Amino acid sequence: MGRWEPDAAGRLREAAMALYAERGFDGTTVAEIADRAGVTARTFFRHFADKREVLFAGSELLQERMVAALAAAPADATPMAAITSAVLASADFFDDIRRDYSRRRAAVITSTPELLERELIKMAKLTAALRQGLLDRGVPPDVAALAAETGVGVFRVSFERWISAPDDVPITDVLQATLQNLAALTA
Amino acid sequence: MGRWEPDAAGRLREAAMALYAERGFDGTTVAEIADRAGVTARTFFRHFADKREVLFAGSELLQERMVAALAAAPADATPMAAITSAVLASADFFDDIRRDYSRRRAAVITSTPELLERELIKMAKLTAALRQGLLDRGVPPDVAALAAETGVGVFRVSFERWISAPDDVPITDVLQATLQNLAALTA
DNA sequence: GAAAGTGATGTCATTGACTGACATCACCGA
DNA sequence: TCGGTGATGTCAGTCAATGACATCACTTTC
Repeated sequence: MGRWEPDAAGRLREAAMALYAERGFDGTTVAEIADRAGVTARTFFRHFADKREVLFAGSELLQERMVAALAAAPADATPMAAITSAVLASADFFDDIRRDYSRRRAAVITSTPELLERELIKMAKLTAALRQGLLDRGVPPDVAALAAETGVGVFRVSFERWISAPDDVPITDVLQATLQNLAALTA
Repeated sequence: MGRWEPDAAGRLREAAMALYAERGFDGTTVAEIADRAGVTARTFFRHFADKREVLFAGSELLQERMVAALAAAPADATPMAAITSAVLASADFFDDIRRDYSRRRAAVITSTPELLERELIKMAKLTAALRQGLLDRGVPPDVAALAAETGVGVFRVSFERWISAPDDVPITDVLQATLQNLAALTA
């Protein structure tokens, strides 16, 4: 066994979620989170840039996967088909184990302006990354921007529906349903 | 003359912009801003909720005007026509006097993540307000959401172009050009 | 016209987010 | 065995943000 328990970042994430859900974001201090995770506040800030970031730490990974799926789409796929595969790739992230976590996380975020701000910028970054991914595929700028915007829109709507759906509904189903709605709208 | 110089909020705004532009957002303390404005830091927080808000005060007024223009559109105007008048109403806000201020402000915001977050949430609020305004006009929910999103998009693109345009180009012209581009796109 | 508000500000004290500098010590590779 | 290396602790400090209370020109009221 090492000198310290492993996965300090993971423990900090769980501790933060539990405390934010219990006492609210403002009612929780970093020192309390660190305490519960068995580390010091200084260590918290070595793992997360600030008190908000602890709830958004996996979002770069989600973005990377979606961008990877975008790049992996066949070269002759239409922009919409490529974006679709990126959107569907997001499902890998939200297995059933994470649904409960996602629910509590969403509840905290929507009730805390500071966290809403952070969420918006994460979505903006995701949009920018997808747009760049489309540009790399040779999609014209205007189409790329619109498709990226649309893809993130689909993801957001789907995610929101998924966390309020019954437990036996997989996120993949919701994503596909939303994509079909979109197709129907623009048909 | 009163006990204190009038318009403390205005002085704080100007002081903040000058210092943010000169030393950057992080390199400026609230105490310094207050000092330059001839008040104390405590007074700064009586006028602005936090250090970021000093750059965004006034955005509620912009929102109010756009929503008012939306409501003032003829009852039989199409959703797009109503949104168009709301977008054009934003021009009242950005007379030529404000162009320079807007430029410096935009430079500071785009180079400061914390301020970008705040800007995103202001735009989100504007979008929500316009959507509600459309709903109040009896526009169907789906159309309202899309039209609001589009209207804010036009505003953003136009604003960005305006601040990088020559000094003799009025924002109204840019707004109208962008609206025409949009019409051409969807034609 | 004196007394009693009122409102914007100052002063003081405190909490808590965040940072820099330096120490510690299990582990790992030469 | 020994000198890194990396994750953590410790400590001191800055600064954003807030609450409690004081001040005092100006206004209202009787």
